[in-house]
Amino acid sequence: MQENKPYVFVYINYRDYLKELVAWYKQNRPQFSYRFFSREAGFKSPNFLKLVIDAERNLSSESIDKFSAALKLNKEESAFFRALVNLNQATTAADKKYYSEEILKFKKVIKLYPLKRAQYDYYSKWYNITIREMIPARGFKNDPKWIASKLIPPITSTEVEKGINTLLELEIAKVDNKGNLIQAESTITTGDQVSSSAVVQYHQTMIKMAAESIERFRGNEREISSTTVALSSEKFLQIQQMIRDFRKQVLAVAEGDGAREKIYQLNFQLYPLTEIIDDGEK
DNA sequence: GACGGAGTAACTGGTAGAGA
DNA sequence: TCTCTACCAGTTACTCCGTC
Repeated sequence: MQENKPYVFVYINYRDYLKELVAWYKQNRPQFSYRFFSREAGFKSPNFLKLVIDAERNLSSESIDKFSAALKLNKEESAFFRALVNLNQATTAADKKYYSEEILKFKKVIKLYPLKRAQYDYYSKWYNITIREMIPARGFKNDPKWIASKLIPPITSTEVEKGINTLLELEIAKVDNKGNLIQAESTITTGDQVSSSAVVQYHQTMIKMAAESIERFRGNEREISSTTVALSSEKFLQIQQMIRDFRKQVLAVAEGDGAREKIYQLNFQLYPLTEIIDDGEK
């Protein structure tokens, strides 16, 4: 017999939670079945739970309540379960951002995953990554006011302070015995939907800033170009690989640059402008 | 083989969006 | 504003399987 019933706050995907809960119930309560759950929850459909677990159905607002009641979740667990369902079923970046932030407010989540907030902040605020890249640059000063004055567009010194705290919390920067801020080697996981939502925000911000850079900088200070081409699926994959290889080359060049005068942002975007044109019809 | 419980495929009805 | 269409949450009806 498995000891602990799956704990909702541990999960970042409600379908995984339901799947493991079903496994637990089947092991611990012989009378449990999808049909049994439907009766408990007030659904006429005997397999509704399975359809939800298999991602063939989403949960409506009303069915979230029915599920919470059947699962005997308390008030806080029900609220978290609702936020989780909303996050997992969100279709727009704005909704994902909203529900990610909702999830990060739960005390149980903060206690279980103390670094989750910092991970989210690291990617959702563009300047955190920039500040980390500034650290090894020649002439860098561990002074929030000075750092704020160097960033384009400018941010406040309070935001810089928060950013540095995030880097320290995640141990991707540290203070040496002389009081200097130095880069540290550490990895940040981005696999779950909360962190992924922050990464999406990061990409959106950087693409937006690229658009703003056209007016913000003179032509000799930036490099902006774009090309529209017709491609087969095969050639698309080839170009995708070329971009990945080029990105590695850029990182290698940057790695070997001892001067590091400025921090630059290099974006790559390759995306379709049409559906498949030749669908086989004449 | 009758019965009941399990899972699943096919169906229904409501709704939102697109186009006339 | 009306009609058509597509999508999706939830239902119905079917088959399968174990038990008596």
